[in-house]
Amino acid sequence: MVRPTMEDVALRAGVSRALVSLVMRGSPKVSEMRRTAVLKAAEELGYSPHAMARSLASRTSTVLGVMVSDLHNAFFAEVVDGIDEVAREQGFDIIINTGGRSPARERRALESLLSFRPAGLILLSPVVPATAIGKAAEQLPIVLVARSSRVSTVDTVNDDGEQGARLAVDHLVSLGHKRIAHLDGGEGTQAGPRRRGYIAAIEAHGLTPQVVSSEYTDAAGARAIRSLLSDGALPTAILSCNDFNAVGAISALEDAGLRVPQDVSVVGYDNTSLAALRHVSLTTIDQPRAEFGRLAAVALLQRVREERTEPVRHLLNPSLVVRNTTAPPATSRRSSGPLLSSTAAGDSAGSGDTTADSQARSPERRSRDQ
Amino acid sequence: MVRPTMEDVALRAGVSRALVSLVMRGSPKVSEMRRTAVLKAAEELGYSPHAMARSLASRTSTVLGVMVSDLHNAFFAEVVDGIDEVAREQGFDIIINTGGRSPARERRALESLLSFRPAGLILLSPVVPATAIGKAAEQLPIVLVARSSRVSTVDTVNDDGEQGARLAVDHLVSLGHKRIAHLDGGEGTQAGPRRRGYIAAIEAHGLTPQVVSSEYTDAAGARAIRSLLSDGALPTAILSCNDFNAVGAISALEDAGLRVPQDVSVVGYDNTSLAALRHVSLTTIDQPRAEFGRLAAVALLQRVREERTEPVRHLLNPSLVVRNTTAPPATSRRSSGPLLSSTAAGDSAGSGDTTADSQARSPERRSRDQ
DNA sequence: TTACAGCATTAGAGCGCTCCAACCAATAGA
DNA sequence: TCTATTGGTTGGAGCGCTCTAATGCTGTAA
Repeated sequence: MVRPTMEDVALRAGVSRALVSLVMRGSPKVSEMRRTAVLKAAEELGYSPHAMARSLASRTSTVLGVMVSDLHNAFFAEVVDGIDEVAREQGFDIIINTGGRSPARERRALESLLSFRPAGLILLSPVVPATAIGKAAEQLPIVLVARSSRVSTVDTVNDDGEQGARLAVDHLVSLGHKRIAHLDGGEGTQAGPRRRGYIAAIEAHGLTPQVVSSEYTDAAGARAIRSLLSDGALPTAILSCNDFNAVGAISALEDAGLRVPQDVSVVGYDNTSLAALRHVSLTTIDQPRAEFGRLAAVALLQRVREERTEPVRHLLNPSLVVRNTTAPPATSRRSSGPLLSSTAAGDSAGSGDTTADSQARSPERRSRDQ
Repeated sequence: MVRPTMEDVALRAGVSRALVSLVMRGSPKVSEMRRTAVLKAAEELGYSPHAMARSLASRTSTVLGVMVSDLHNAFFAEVVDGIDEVAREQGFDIIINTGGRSPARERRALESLLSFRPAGLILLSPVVPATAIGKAAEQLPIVLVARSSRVSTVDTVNDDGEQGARLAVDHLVSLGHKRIAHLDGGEGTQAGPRRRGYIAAIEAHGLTPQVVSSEYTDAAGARAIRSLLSDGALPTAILSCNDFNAVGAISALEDAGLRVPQDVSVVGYDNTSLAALRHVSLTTIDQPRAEFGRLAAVALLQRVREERTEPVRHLLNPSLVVRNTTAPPATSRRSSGPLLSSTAAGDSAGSGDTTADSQARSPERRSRDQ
């Protein structure tokens, strides 16, 4: 249970501690003979460097802290993948902590992360107040993902929710829909831009917006549909604030004897793994999640290396993924239009996405910096 | 960008560094006067202790490392919640790292975690070879979740997959099913116990097992159903190896014009959030995930405090959650039996679970140690 | 020969903290 | 009176490492 130290390795290799240190850090100014001797001794003792002692002595850190507001949401997992990829490339390690969507717990997580004195911090959709972020930003570089900030020392990476909503509306309009409602995300992150984008796009097409108050859950989506049904105000197409909401809406529609997409089209938002399930096969808006992570890591490392001082505000383009929950409206139907579960046969792993999906996954995503 | 040290606080409060240290650690042997003076100075300077220096000096750590094999799987998020709960209670912090289901990356994650010299490590369903775990176990206490081990210094927490499968089979048999197939999880973790439990339970009822080779994905579930259909070997009930597989199976059944549960009943395994969606409403087997986390943390802390040296092997009882994908078989049907989407109305957040579900969520879960 | 590079190597200070032994009243006991 | 005892406080060593400046050791030029 006791790990060997640099001293032990030095003794065994017959050199000084400082020399071992140089070898461990891959310094070029070590003779090949000594280097192999040291590495051999280290190997034999099972030595591995003590990261904390190292960072204490060097007053630098090769650790990036990542605060994930909600581990239950697979959205963040892909962002972390992107962060990890870049960090590893650049010789940095990441440590993760979670806030469980509670400001108090998140604050604690932040404090804990800070106590390791990482080189920088990436916060994924944090719910702590802006002042807390500002205070932390005085101590180390911080990048925010899926949350905006006005602090000039903080970089941000977001998706363009307005554009995403516009893509969805354009898709539905091009199918022939004229009555398109939006199930709104209320106070949820990014709900604002999505709502604004929806309204702007609807009006750009000369149509009338219909915003129904809802939330980011499947139960809320179902509730919203039931209220539309009881008001007799059901449109021919629905743009939900996210995928969960959309799935709830679909359930409520089917419960009421309506078919999706024959009677009503539904579009989600986020392209979660849920949407890709063949049982669901939801038309939705994809965000380049891994790219979020990569850009966040790159931005953070620039700050860490003091290569940049002006803030960077990445606003990424979402893309439309057409699956089986959208079709022309019933009145204007001819014969075409994908049906739910119409792609029965075929052994491919794919879930019947159209080409828009492969586009969604293409790497050459543009990023609009401003 | 430069944080104050204990020295700064001591200077400002007019005391020694050692006294500040005592205050920071909440020692009782400090006069009230000095204590408030120190806390005031710390507050004014925005001081917070340097976790790494502390752990270096004290040769102890209040950090528990958690290696999550796959962040994309919400299963682990709930386990982490359980760990976090206990750790926080006991004054420990956790840091998380992820292995992305790749042995190489996982190994790196392990190495990174180890370099922080945490008090102990919890590995969630690790895929690294047993030898790597054994080697790490020589350096610090380790607890494995959702993976077994024979190493006597390693504790484990698992669910009783055999019992879970038995619960599912018993449920289906009690509904009147006689032909029940198992879509097998192949090489996947825990697939073995589930398969064994299925076979044992089927034979205990005097029936004939029918194991269909499959995997832990929805595409694989659909594929398995199609092969059953083309062989003309479709049973009246399916026990899938997990929820994703079950959802894929349901899709394929519906694609073939069969109704679930009227024509075929389907049971999943894991009770993921997916299963609880009203659109899916899958009958499944629930594992007490948060309890996994809690027990793992408790076991680890016992080792950390050297309160125990014999290994502990928790084997938790899973429970059945009845939703809307199981019903009596078509031939023996009378009138009862829940139908898919039969619980249309009602604004509750619930998803139409029967009482078995509330039982599933009850806290008084037994744990069978051996 | 001496001087001086140039390179590999090392001693030693110090990173921010904890911990131990020592210290210093102030009080209690003999 | 002197000696313990107690509670609060402090200096200093040291955790495992990095970093700077200094050291020794060639080889080459003067």
